[in-house]
Formats: sequence, structure tokens, C-alpha cells
Amino acid sequence: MARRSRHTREELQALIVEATLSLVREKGAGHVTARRIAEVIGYTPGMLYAAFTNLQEILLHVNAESLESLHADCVSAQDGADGPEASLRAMGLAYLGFAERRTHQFDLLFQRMEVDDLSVPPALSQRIRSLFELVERQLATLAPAADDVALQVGARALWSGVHGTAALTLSRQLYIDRPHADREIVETLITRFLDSWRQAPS
Amino acid sequence: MARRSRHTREELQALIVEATLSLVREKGAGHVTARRIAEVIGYTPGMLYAAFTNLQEILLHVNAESLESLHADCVSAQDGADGPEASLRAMGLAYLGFAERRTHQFDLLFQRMEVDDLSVPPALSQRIRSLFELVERQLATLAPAADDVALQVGARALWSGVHGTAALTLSRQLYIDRPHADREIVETLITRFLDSWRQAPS
DNA sequence: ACCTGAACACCGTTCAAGT
DNA sequence: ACCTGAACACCGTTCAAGT
Repeated sequence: MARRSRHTREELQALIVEATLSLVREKGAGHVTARRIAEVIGYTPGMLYAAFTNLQEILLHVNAESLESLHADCVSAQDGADGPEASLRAMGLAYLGFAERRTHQFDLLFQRMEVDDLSVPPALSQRIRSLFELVERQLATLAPAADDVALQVGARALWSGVHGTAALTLSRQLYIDRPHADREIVETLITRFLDSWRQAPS
Repeated sequence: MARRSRHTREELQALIVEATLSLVREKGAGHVTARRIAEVIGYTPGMLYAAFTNLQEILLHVNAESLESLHADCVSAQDGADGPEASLRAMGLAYLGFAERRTHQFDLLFQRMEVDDLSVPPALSQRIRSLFELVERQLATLAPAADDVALQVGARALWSGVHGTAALTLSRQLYIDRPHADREIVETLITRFLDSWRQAPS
């Protein structure tokens, strides 16, 4: 086949990431192959290696997009909330909701990859930090006297619980027989954490 | 090559699982292949399919072994502890310790597999339940009035936090720059949860 | 210069054929 | 009966050769 079109490297990268993202959403990362990505965008597999160093780097960019969505979901969940506690609850439910609706993306996002020498896209690590900052901000409002370390540790303690609940729900390892158990667990977690946080934030 | 030895199906299964476990420990599940397993035990790859239906089933049995170790670690951590709070703290640290020492096993254990039609080995699901029961028991001691549902939800809320901390630490997504941040986070989590739990367990 | 097409060194899994 | 060896339909990645 002849040359199909002229795309700059950046356009090719965007095409590839978009195609890969849709494959991940539909089938899961396990079914994504270089040959299938190439097929979707109408190129040969070899061409991918002109735009990225390997398949793993492409998946890292998919993760950056996923985290962008997750972050946006959390921010807009907070928008409708009244006060820091409601805000944290809304964020927690949004996080669970993302894990349920975009299961394959969530899986890929938190699955440990062997990142040999690839640079993690800056958008990726930046968005994770931002997520924690959203939590820290609400905790700070609830306890203005808390210092930075307490806020950082507290936000990570609380959010590890939300994340763990989402992760265990997806891997069906929660072993509890109640409808919407995940939401109940996250509600409990947030209630109890804030209970204690309000009394003594340090 | 001629027949090398006579093994019953059960002996073969044990050989295979043991070989696979050691490959997982050394290199991670991503580097485990049917050909490598066969090489370790001195058979041909095809033979694996006389003992198991596929590679995935073998990995499920590896998970059963891993969970056995994790459970044993948690139980023996409790043995040295004085009282329910110390017991939960010791378990939490043991859980983190397992995730750190046996990283590849932990990864495989909580990575979502597409379990087509394979039966999860009963030892596997049973051990997860047992882990939660260890937590429930300590929570019950702290609040004898708590009902079963509160205990189940509480144990999962608390343990999702411990699990989430371990998972985020391994995937380097905690983004906090403190030595032993994971332990600090788990300590915080347990302290705050119990703080609230003691006051109002329901 | 951009992209292809073929190749290389791998996979998981099956199954006829050997012993 | 037990196990092999070869095959099938795939992989990710590279790179000489075409346009």
C-alpha cells in the first residue's frame, strides 16, 4: 500500500493514543496489540515505532488520558457539594463510579507496569498529585490548624481506603454480600476518618 | 526424549505450581511462560495441559499459595501482639511487609484476571474470607455491641485502607516524600478508624 | 522522508505420533 | 498410557527496501 496520508508525528501520536484508548475501553488492555492498533488507524504495526518507543509507552499515554477523566469526574463531583465533608463523600463516590464505568481503564491505570526507562508522561504524575491535593484541601478546611505533613499523610490514608475499596470491588475480593457494598464501605470510611480528624488533626 | 519419570497427576500439579511460584517470585508473572515452567521441571510445554486446563489456572494456584503465606504472616503478627489495637497494627504492618518482600506475588494476587470459566481454587477464596475474619474478630473485641453487618463493613473499610496503601506504594503512586510513608499512613488509618469505632461501632 | 513488508525470536495451546 | 515434537495462530519489535 502506498502512503495513506501525511500526518505530523504529533498527529500520529494522538491518533495512536486515541485508538488504543478505545481498544482498552472495549476489550481491556490484555487484548490490545500493536497489530490491532495499527489496523484501527490504517497503518502497519511497524509505524507505531516511529511515533513511540514501544507499546508500553503508548499505554502510559492512555493512562494519562484516563487520569484526566478521573480527575475531571472528581472535580465536578465536588462542585455540586456543600461543605468539605459532602465534598469528600462526593469525590469518593465519583472515584468508585469511575472504577465501575471505566473498569478496564482503571485496571490499566493501577496495574504495575515495568517502566524500564520510559519517562512517565508528566501529565500522569501531575494528575495523581492533583487528586491528592483535592483531598488535602478539604481536610485543611475541616482542620485549619493541621500542618502540611498531617494533611499529606491524612489525605493518603483516607484515599488509600477509597482506592482499596474500588480495587477490591473490581477484583471481586471484598466478599461481602450486600448491594452497593462498596459505597457503604466508602461512606463508613469517610465518616470514621473525619470523625477522628475533626477532633485531632495531628 | 524418553519418559523421564512417573508422576501422578497430583505430583505433576504440585511440581508445576512450585516451579511457577519460584518463577513468579524471581521475575514476576509477566515473565512466566509455559515453556519456561516446562523447562524448570524437565518436561515439554504440552505436558502442562495434561495437568491443568491452561496457564491461568496454574497462576490461580500460585495465588492460593501466596494467600496462604500472607494469611500465615498476619496470624503470626497477631500472636505477638497485646490487645486488639496492637493486634490490628501488627497485622497491618505484616500486610505491608508481605507486599514489599513478595512484591511479584502480591501483584499477581490482586491483579484482575479474566477468569473465564475456571473455578477459583477454594483455598483461595477461603483465605481471603479468613483474613477479613481476623480483622472482624479484633473489631468485635473492641466493640462487643457491634452487630455482624457493622463488623463486616467495618473490617472491609479498615482493610481496604491497608490494602490500598500497599497497592499504591508498590505502583509508586503515593507521591509523598517521607521514609516509610506507607507505615505512617497505615498507622494513621488504624488510629483514626479505631478512634471512631470505639466511640460508636454502628 | 515516510511507510511497508518481511523477518526474527518469541508466545499459548493442540494433538498426531512415538515409545 | 504418558509424553514428545511439531504445528498453528498469534505476539512485539526491527529494519532493508520500496515509493
